[in-house]
Formats: sequence, structure tokens, C-alpha cells
Amino acid sequence: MAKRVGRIRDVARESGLSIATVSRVMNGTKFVAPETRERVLAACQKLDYLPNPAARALSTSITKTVAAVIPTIEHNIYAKYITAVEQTLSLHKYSLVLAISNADENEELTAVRKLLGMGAEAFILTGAAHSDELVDLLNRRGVAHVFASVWDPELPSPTIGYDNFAIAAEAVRFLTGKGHHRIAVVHGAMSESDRTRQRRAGADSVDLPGLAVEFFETPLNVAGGKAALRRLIESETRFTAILCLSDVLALGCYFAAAEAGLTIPDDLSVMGFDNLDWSSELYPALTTINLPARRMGRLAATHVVAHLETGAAIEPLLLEGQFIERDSVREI
Amino acid sequence: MAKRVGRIRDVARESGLSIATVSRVMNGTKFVAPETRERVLAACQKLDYLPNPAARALSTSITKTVAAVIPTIEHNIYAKYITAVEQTLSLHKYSLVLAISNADENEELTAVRKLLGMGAEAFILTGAAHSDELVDLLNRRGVAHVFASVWDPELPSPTIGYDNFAIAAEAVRFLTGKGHHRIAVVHGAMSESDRTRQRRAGADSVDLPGLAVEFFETPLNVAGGKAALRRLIESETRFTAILCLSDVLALGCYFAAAEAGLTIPDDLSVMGFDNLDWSSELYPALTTINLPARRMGRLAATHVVAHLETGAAIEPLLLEGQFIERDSVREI
DNA sequence: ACAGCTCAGGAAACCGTTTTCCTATAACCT
DNA sequence: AGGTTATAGGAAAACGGTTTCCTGAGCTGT
Repeated sequence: MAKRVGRIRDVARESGLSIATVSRVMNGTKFVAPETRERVLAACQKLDYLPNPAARALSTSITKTVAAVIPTIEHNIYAKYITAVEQTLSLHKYSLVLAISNADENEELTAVRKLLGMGAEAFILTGAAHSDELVDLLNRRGVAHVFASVWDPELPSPTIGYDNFAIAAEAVRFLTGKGHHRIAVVHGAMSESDRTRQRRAGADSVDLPGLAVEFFETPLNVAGGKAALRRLIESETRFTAILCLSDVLALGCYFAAAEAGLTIPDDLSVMGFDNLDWSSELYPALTTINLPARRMGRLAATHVVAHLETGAAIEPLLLEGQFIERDSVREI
Repeated sequence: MAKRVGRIRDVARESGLSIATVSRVMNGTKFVAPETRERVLAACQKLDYLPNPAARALSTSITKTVAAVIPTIEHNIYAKYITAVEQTLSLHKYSLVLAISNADENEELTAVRKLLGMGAEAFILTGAAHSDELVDLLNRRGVAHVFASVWDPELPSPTIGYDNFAIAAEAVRFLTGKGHHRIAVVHGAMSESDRTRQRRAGADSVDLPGLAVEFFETPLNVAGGKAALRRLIESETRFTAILCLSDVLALGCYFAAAEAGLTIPDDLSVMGFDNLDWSSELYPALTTINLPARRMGRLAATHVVAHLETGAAIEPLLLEGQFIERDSVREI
């Protein structure tokens, strides 16, 4: 359906110059007399000319395209991060090709194959758990990639993200510091996210006398948070604090607590993870850990672009989580 | 940094055949003797060959790429819709290039230029308000496009979406049917969305004796919803119902109502718009209007692909909103 | 006045596919 | 057996740019 569109030779003919000159004007690669330049530009304007990207890519093997694969964008933390990636790439005149893997390694592999076959020059992947074949494929072809949302300097591929293990451990210690010793940790499906696994392991790693930490796995959404709270109310242990490994789950806990007639933080302290926009608007305002998702996206994109343009290696980058103490955790 | 990668002629040499044959095997365009086919496949395997997308695109002028431009993905309704677009395109072996416009016509135009220069074969745009130059550009180049999230059969470009005006009007009528005659309509920035403008106009179009509808513009997030509720409590009019033109605003209203000691729906009825996942989890469960965002994404993608593959025209498509009556609106 | 430079701009090779012809061989028919 | 027809596979021409050479004109310096 696409109309026959102006090609470089039409511009050359129109301006009475050679295609070489036109190309040089388009790319500014070499000095061209100002008057000649004007003629070319005028012709481009007139013919509504836009260089054919495929031809250009074939000739230069530069596509200015970066791919990102992400488990979902429906969780706000990913949306923030991807938005930052897109904005940053855009700034550097790169385009973002997005694939959604539904947290499935096979879908991810398929997506990467497709994106590779589309000309993506680099990949931003989420998490550190990927099929061997995927990493292999990327390495064999020498395609740059970063794992975002995780930080693990031991990995052969560069990672830009948080130390999920350490932050979760710190969160538990924070709660014990407030006098909580029976803590429920509510988290999403372990099978869907290595970061959840890391956080859970981190929470589990804290070893203090008298400390009891129990885990509740639940779907990663508000309904899941509600269900988890109901379950843990019915459990034998009388928890004094809940650590939700995502603010979304914390929101569910708030709702379920209201329904159960429990007051936060008097009857139960709740702590979140992510610091989503609305977490400060809850009543009581949610104590949580800010993950700089936007900054992470920006950094991942910046480093990938720098690598593509200058060949600079992509170094692992640790981003700090930041404790935001508000009103949902009380000292006991 | 990209490694020198196997090309078709390497495969041809390796298998002792011509590049034409290799190409035919790769594309299955013509019968090739099974045994020959095997030889080619083996060589591909061995050399880890993947056709160069730029060369292919240049030769066929097919990029299998569709672009979507969206104001934000941080609002869940857009995330759902884009997810569906991506999944559907993926199914048809297309890739999604995503650009985020921040609801700014200039950014949008810049993005479209970039995407066009990247080889996007079609565009899925959001809303019907775009700079003239953008539409012009697309038309001059004969690039297919759809406007999603709106429905307006009068427009020269096909639209797939809802009749925002009608749905909002219906929502007001729904509330009056419940006996509400002083209704506050809370909505996001008019300047950022033609759909908001349409909805507001729709709500404003209802003309019944004794009906008073007032509008409250506020940032489109939870904090905005809270702020709006505070404002309308202080207004002179004693509203009995609030129509939030997005569930996110409704959530803010819930929070602010709790803080103000108002009970929903006894003191105040609240109605949402969007039917986000968690709206059923609120207490009281939110009465809202389901917008089939996922279905819209799927349809937009399907039609665009059909157009690209068969040349079928893209017809305007009206999707119905669906009233979900729950517990946040009471009869008075 | 002429060698030596600089510099604008052109010719043509090249990027890696697809696809159109075209040829050679095998199969089929009478 | 000889002519006709399929059919597998090859040679080469696109596709639309970029880039490497190269040429010729205009300066500069002595």
C-alpha cells in the first residue's frame, strides 16, 4: 500500500547533482558548498524525501534500534523503567523495540530471535534468569546486552539494578529494629521472577534469635495481596508486621485489613517495596523502599548507547534502594 | 562490536549450492529437493546463520514492523492496551516499536518521523488529536495508520475505540437514574487528552431538569483524585455523587473520603471509569465502566496486520463500554 | 608561470538479500 | 527413440543507500 516514495536518485536528478553529494548532505559527512547544500535540501523538501532505512542499514550496518524484553508492563514499576528507557533512547535518536515475555523463558527466547532478525543492535533484558540458549545466542552473535533490575557483578553479562537480596534482608532488619519478631513476607510467584526469589532468599537470610519469618506466595496484584493477608490472619502465628515485596501487594493488604477490622499500624505494621506513586497517598502513608526504576532505565539505555557508539564496555552498576519511612510501621 | 556474522554466501559455499537456493530454502518460496534442503539447513545450523534483516527489507520492502505511539504507559489502561498490541503483533511475527509522546503533539510528530525513518510499515496512534503535519506526513507517504481509543467514523483516518462522549453521557444518566442530581465530574488534564475532552463534553451534554453537573480538573493520578475530592467537599454544592473519568481518580477519592470521615456510598456515591484490575477489590467495590482495552489493542493490531498482508481497508470499529455495577453508588 | 595543494563533487564498488530469467537434467508421452 | 514438459538449481539484476577512490578546478607560493 505504501506509495512509491522519493529515492536518493530522484533527489539527485531534481537537484542536478550526484547521489554521492545528496548522501553527504543528508549525513553531513563531508564538506559540501553551502549553495550546493541548499539545492539538495530544497530538492529533498520538494520530493518529501526520507532515506530508506533498510538501504542505509544494509550499507552501514547501523539500525539505531535497541530491544527491550520485559515480563509485563502492566506492573507500574516496569512501566516506569521502560518509559525511562524509551525516553533516553529517543534522546539519542534510537528506537525502542519492545517485547513482552510474560515471564516465560521460552517466549523470551522466541522474542529475542525475532528481534535479532529485525536488526536490534543491543538488548536490555529484565532479571538475570534467562535460558542458556538465549545468552549463548547473544554471545555468539556478539550482540551487546544488559540485564536490568538485578545486580550481580559475578555474572558474565553486565547487570544494572538493585541488590534485591541485600535490600530485602535490610528490610527485615529494619522491622526487627522496630521490635517486630514475627514477620510475614508476602511475595509474588517465585516461578515468575528471579528477583522475587532473591528477595525472598534475602529476607530468609536474616538470622536473629527469636525471629520468625514466614513466607506467603500469592499472585502479584491487589487481589493477591488481599488473599495473602486473609491467609496470614488465619495462620497460627500472630504476626506483628508484614513485609510486602511489592507495593501492589501492600495495597491489597490495606484493603483486606480494613475489611477484617484491623488498623494499620496499630494492629499490624505493613511495609512495601517499590515506592509507587500512590504509596504516599495511602492512609496511613506506606513505609516502603524506593527502587529508582526510572533512573535504572535511564542508566541502562545510556550505557547501551555509549557502548554502541564508542565501544565502551558496559560495567555492572549497583543502584541503592532507599528506605522511605512513613506511617505504616510502628515501633513495638 | 557485533561479530562478523555468517552471510548467505557462506551458507551457499558451505553447502556447495547457490545463494538463490539458500534463499529459497530460508523462505520456502519454491520447491527445493528435500535432500538439498537438508544440506542447506545443516549449513545454516553450522554457521549459525540468520538472514540480514536490512538486506531482506531492502529487497522486499517489508520490515514486519508496526509502530505505536502512546501518551504514557504508566497509566494501566494504556499498558493493557499496548500489551495486547504487542502480543497480537508477535503472533503474526511482527515487531512493535514503541514511542511515548507524553501527550505532546510535537513530541509525537518527532517520534513518528523517527519511526518512519526506521521503517515502520504502519502506525497505531492514540486518540484523534494529532498535529496536521503528522497526518499529512502519513498520508503523503501512504503509510497505514489507525487511531485507537476513540471512535469517530467521520474522520478520514480509521478509528478503533470507544465513543467516549456517549459513554460519559450514559454514566451521568445512570447516576441520575439512581436519584443523583448534584454530580461532580472529576477528570484529568483536558490539554493532555482529547478523550478526556470528549468525555467531559459527553457528561456536559446531559440536560435534565434539576440536574447540576460540575467539573473538577485535576492531575490524572491518585494524589489528583484526593485533591479533587477535597476541593469538591469544600465547594458550595452538596454533591451526592462523583463521577471519576478514571478509576485512578476514584481511588484517590476513596482515600480522601476516608480521611474526611465520609463513607462511600452512604455519604457520597463514587463511580469510576476504566475498570482496572483492582477496582473490584476496593471497599466498597467500585461501580465503574469497563473499557475493553485489551480487546481494542488486539483488534487494532489484527486489522493493521490484515491491511498490511492483504490490503484490506481498515474500517472504523466501535467498542462498547460496559457498566459494572458494584457497591459504590447507592440509590437515593 | 608552474608545481603542489586543497577541496567540491562524481563514478562506481559494495552492503546481503530476493527474485527473475534461464539452463540442464529427468520424466513422460506417443 | 525423439520430442515435450516439469522441475531443480544457478547467474545476475535489482533494492537504495554509503563510501572509497578519483578528477578537475581554483589557490598558493616561489
